[in-house]
Amino acid sequence: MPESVHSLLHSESVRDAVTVAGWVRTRRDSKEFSFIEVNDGSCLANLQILVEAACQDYGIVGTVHTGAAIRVEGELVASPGKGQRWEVRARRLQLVGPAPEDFPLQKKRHTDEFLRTIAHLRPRTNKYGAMFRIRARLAHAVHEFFHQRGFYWIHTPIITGADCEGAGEMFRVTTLDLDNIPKVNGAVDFSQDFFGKEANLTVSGQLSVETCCLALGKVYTFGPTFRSENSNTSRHMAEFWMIEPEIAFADLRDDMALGEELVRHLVRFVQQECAEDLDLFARFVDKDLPARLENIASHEFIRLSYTETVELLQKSGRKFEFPPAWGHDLQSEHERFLTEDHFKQPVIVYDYPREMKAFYMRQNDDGRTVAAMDILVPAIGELIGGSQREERYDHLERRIAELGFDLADYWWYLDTRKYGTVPHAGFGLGFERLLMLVTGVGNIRDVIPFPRTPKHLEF
RNA sequence: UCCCCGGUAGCUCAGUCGGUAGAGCGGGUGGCUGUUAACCACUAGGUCGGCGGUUCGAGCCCGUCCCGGGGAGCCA
Repeated sequence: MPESVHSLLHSESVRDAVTVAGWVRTRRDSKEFSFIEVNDGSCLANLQILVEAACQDYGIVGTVHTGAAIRVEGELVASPGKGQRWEVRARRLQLVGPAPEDFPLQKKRHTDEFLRTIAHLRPRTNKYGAMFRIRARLAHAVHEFFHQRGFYWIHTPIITGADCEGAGEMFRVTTLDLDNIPKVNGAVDFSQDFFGKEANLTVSGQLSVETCCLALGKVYTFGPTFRSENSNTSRHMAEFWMIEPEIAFADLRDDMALGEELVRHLVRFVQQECAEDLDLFARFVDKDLPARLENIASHEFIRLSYTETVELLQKSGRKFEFPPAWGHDLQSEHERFLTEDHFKQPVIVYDYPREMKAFYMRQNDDGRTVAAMDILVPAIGELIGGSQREERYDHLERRIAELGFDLADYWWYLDTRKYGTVPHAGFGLGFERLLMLVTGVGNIRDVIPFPRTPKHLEF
């Protein structure tokens, strides 16, 4: 196996015999020798290869174009040139996989729009390589965060038979022959489908993970989530990854504290552990990124009740397209005003009107609000949505009935309140939105290798 | 789904008043230098998103469709 570029660049000394393999980023020819910069994805930096005329494979240098895969054997030596400490003087150069002249990635800046059309090649760019390294390390840090605090990772189902998750449009899962759908009295006969009933992709693991919360105490899910909303924005996808912790014997205050601790911990993690890749985003994507991350990591989030928020917006003197009013959703322009203009940092809004929120959220004593909370962040808006859950059987049952849902569909969920119910709370954090926050990337389609959005399933 | 903007070489873009296609990068050839998005010269490369219309003449004006982007709603 070849040694990684990362490892070679961090070598303590010269090395007599090393092997490195990767993809060519650029080549510079002189009359008697060539420089090849190779990147193997192990880090942002390239390794410079010197191929001299004396090298027995010098003859193939001309076939080594940008994008080609090569394997090099040689010695690691101190580089006399500027810009790098080490370089490899090649003894052998092998063209593992050539890249013809129509290789789409040039040694110049490409637009994100173009790179989206070649999602199979964009990981080979500096920016997307950095993004996917950060993504992987951040995902690991999420698990680490929870593990250190005694949480258990629960694998909630991807396929759900419950239409009671209540968080948006769902993708149907079926093995029925769509050209010949079995029907009874004009309606689809799902008894003949694979599961014998309607099945969908999950829109949230929350209801499932609550059952484990009320057994293991502190739990979370972290996995793919699906929404078939026809959303065409820079911060929505049909398939995304969501982190959903759920804590027992806890209220909304505990929930907000956990959300804030998680976000600030992960921001700090990226600052400290992904510095080289993060610097690329600070230089080429968002100049204000370092200051914004430091601001998030080092300051407590603002907490404001929904009622206080509406009053603040109304008294702000700001002319909004949609005037804020109690009982109406906060608009994007309202959220941006709070996080970007007024407070200039994340804001937690809590205790929303019950009509705006889901059935499972705990009703407050005022009779008109529920113990819900959203964490809003600059540039992105809602990063976290959560609540204390309604743990009182009669309240929950009444709310389900009020909304016209069928109580029978919720039998197992209600059972958790019938037997040993306890106050508990949780939230959902959009992993891709977190990546947007920590990298400054403005479009959610650029923080995941293969984005799924309406009318886009190319790769 | 609604509103706005855009589609010109492999990529990034320019193209004036409607007058018949340009640059840089990338590719090829040659030169030169321990080079750093190397540099210099030469060269190849185009159904101007598709279709229809107006005009003597359309990359440019009109209609329509397709595709892309931004904003809004829904939310994570």
